[in-house]
Amino acid sequence: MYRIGMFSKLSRTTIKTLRHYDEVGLLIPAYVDEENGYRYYTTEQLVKLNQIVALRQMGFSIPEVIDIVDGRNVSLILNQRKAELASEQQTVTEQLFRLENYILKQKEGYYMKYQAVIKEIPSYTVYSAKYLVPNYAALNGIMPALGEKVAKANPGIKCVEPDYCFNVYLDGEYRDTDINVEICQAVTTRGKDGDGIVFKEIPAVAVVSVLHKGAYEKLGEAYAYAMQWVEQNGYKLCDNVRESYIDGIWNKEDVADWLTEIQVPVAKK
Amino acid sequence: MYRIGMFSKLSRTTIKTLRHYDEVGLLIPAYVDEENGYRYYTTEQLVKLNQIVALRQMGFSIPEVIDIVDGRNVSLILNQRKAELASEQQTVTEQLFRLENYILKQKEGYYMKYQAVIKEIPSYTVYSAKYLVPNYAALNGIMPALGEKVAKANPGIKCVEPDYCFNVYLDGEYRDTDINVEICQAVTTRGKDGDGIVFKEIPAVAVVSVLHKGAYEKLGEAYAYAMQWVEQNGYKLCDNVRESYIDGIWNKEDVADWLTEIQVPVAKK
DNA sequence: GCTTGACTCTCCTGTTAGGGGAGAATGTAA
DNA sequence: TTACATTCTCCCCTAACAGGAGAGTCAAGC
Repeated sequence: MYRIGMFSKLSRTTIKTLRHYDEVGLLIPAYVDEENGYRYYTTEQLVKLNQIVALRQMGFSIPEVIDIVDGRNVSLILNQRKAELASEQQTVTEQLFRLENYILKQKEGYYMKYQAVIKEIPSYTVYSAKYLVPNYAALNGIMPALGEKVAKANPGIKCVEPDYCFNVYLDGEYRDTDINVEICQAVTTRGKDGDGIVFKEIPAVAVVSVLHKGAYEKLGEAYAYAMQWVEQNGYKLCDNVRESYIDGIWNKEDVADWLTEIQVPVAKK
Repeated sequence: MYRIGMFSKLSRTTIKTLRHYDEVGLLIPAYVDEENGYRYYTTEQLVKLNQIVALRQMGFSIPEVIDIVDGRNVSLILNQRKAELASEQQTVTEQLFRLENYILKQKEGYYMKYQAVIKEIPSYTVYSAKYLVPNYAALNGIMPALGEKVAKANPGIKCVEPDYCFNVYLDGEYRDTDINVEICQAVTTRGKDGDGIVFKEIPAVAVVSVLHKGAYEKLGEAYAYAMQWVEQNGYKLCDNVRESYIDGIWNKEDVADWLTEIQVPVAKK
């Protein structure tokens, strides 16, 4: 029978840890002196502690270790941990990817105007309409007009709070004239289809989000950054890119204050 | 200016998180109403928050993010994190290795008699003596005799607490007769060399430790397990294996209670 | 003006696996 | 007997929030 200090040295485990294991019921001392509360351990417990330490070194939590040494759900817990480890491995690899990318951009003296973030966009009900517009400037007029038209056909219809409105460009290549665009506006309830307006559910999706500040002419840079990021970080495009308008002519006078979000729906490659 | 709920939705960040970032000074609201304490955020802050989220997604801590967005020690912090990630990656890979090994052993129905653990053994002062003994049984008599001899030549010499005494087998192969063995005993101070006894410092080392319970005849199984483990987990032997005696004939009558620790000094392959 | 429901505030506790330290009691060696 | 080592319990601390209590605030409808 060893007292805690000796047992601690034999097992190379701290006294704090041993007391903690006692408290949570993972390794209860073979004998506790009732008068002074001193804990006494046996060499049998050294063997058990060795098993415990082995399991802790594999990253099992204390409740899991308790279950394993008691023989409950052993293979379930083992396989669970295996899956966990695989996903941890993936997470770390991903972080490393992104960090290396970031460092690279830094070193190149690239002024870090853009920041890519991964977000989950939930599913929404939207109304959408497709247009062929002669140029980007013409878009400005279309959106309010569309809103009015829908409001007239569906009295009481409401946009979600906060507003979520985005454009999707349908052409197969970049164009600055004769642009095929679909305008989507998220609303709280479905309305009646008609006059080129269609209500639909858009499914939830993961997107890489890049915020762009300022005039729309330089949106291309944000796109370039976003798509490069997607590629370099091992994702792939899985749907049309969305342009979502946060601040614009309707609430900010100065063009420099306009804020647009590029959302690139992605999946793991 | 958005109130916290709206800003939370726009940025897909929880209110709790925003309040926390306010508290720790990472993202302080553009304006706080003095009467009611309401926080108000601007779209500028949406851009900043995007950068913050990007950095958090790379695994930086909040103090690190604060430094980075303020432009302090940027490349230092980035490289530090890169090194951290590399080591995390290694840790996870190692855990996965060990776990898979464990699962394999389990599936084979191998009764899990042994458990391997990695430990750091600190540096010790030891006296050591080399012998050629005819068989393992003869060892039993040698150790007490050696202890007495040293005590006579060095009055007042003391063993460390807890005792650390181990044998190293010097033959190049397994033998059960005419065994070359070195006996080492850790002591608190150096003494005088002589009569085949040498005092020396043994350096700190990482070992894979396996506990063996019972008679010495079956120690081979423990060795087998330990060496197999070393191999399968990507380590390599870097010094002679040590046999350390915890319980034995001197304090336990029943052979079944004897406890021996196999310590395999290892390095990463 | 009043009520209702949505929104926000601060403050407290809980999460993991122990670490650090205070203050008191106990054990052991000289 | 004195001095020092060891052990005990109890309390607070970690990182980055989450959950919830209880109270105050806001806008809309009646």
